[in-house]
Amino acid sequence: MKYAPFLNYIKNFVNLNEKEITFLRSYTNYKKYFKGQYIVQQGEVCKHTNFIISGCTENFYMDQKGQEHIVTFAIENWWSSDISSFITQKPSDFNVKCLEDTEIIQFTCQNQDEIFKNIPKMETLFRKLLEKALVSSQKRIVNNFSLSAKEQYIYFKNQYPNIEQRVPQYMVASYLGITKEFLSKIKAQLVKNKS
Amino acid sequence: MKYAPFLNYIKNFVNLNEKEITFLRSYTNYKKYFKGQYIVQQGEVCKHTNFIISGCTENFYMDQKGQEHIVTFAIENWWSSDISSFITQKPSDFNVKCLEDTEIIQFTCQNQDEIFKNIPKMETLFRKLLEKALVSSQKRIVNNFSLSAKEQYIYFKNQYPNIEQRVPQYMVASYLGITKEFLSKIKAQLVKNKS
DNA sequence: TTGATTTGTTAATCTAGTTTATTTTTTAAA
DNA sequence: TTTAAAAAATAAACTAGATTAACAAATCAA
Repeated sequence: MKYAPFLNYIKNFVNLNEKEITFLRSYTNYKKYFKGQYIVQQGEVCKHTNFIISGCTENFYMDQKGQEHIVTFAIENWWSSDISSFITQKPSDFNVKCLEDTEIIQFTCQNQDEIFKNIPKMETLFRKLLEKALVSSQKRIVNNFSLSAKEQYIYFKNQYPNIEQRVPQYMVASYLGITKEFLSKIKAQLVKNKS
Repeated sequence: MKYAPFLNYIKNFVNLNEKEITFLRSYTNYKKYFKGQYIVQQGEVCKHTNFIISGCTENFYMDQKGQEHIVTFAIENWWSSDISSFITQKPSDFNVKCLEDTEIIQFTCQNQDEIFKNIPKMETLFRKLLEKALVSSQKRIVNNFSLSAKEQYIYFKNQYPNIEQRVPQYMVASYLGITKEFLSKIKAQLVKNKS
């Protein structure tokens, strides 16, 4: 029963009755991607909001200078999409790519509206999720202001202890906004200071 | 009638009937601050969400190294508070300070819940505002990744053409995450290249 | 109208992080 | 098990932006 992890996640925040669960299931759908596949592609409209049941994704974009930058990683029990494109239904500036085989539950913009209309608790849940997402986005800006690259790397490791082992190091560097060479240097420094 | 700008703002997004407007008014209140006063102080709980009717505020914090960083400015028709502290009701990491005499409409966390319970349209509005805020916060992270300080300054001027004239230049530098000396250099370069 | 405080400029020196290039290690395919 | 490809490490030269310091304007209080 592939929906279980999704419903369990929801249960952490709100209690849904049988009817609501049935409704929710009929307005969402399950999808499986393989490693390397794209869930969203830069230039195309992001049609779905995606909840990750298993796997790992990266959200990245290519800038004018042709360089790729990873904006976020997402793993089990996280949401992954390009909100900007999703809410405006305009072409996305980002790619969402699977770094592992990935199973998701997804719903469209119209279905989201239907869900919120029929289950207001779900809109409250999403409002709260957005609040948290905004807080952590602001936190990242703040860290960017006041932490050195080394400090930001340590912060990243503490905050997302599960991710570093699952993705290559050069992607962590990209997420931190530094070069892979410099991250390598930082790690060498940290190893030296520990012993 | 001090509430007018607030109600006009709301009207751009949702239509409220007389009863709802009365309700909204009774669950919000008007406040006036003078230039230099703090609406929120670092270390204290942010008790209100604030809507600015007139004036200008800065949202800033002091880091461990004793340096101040401006996270956002806010002017007429913007919201200003520390969401993190507001939703958790824990001490704030930020200050909100008036850069001009400033009039606001504000409401507490409990009142917000009441408003959302009684006027679900308002929760929808806030969900959408949060979506937009998240998008622009992510945009800032993205700009940080891929733009030079000069490019970020130009972007800031285009996006917030009204703010630069209202705040001293060293505050713009702080918002951009650069030193006032470097911003001065950037401006000198821009002037040179134009002629 | 003057002095004091706040804001902005310029220039020299310094540093965190980049770039480029080469080498080593790990992973994965055949 | 070998080989190719991907990922990581190292090191030298380089640059965007910081720091320091000295000075110039602008604003403001009295």
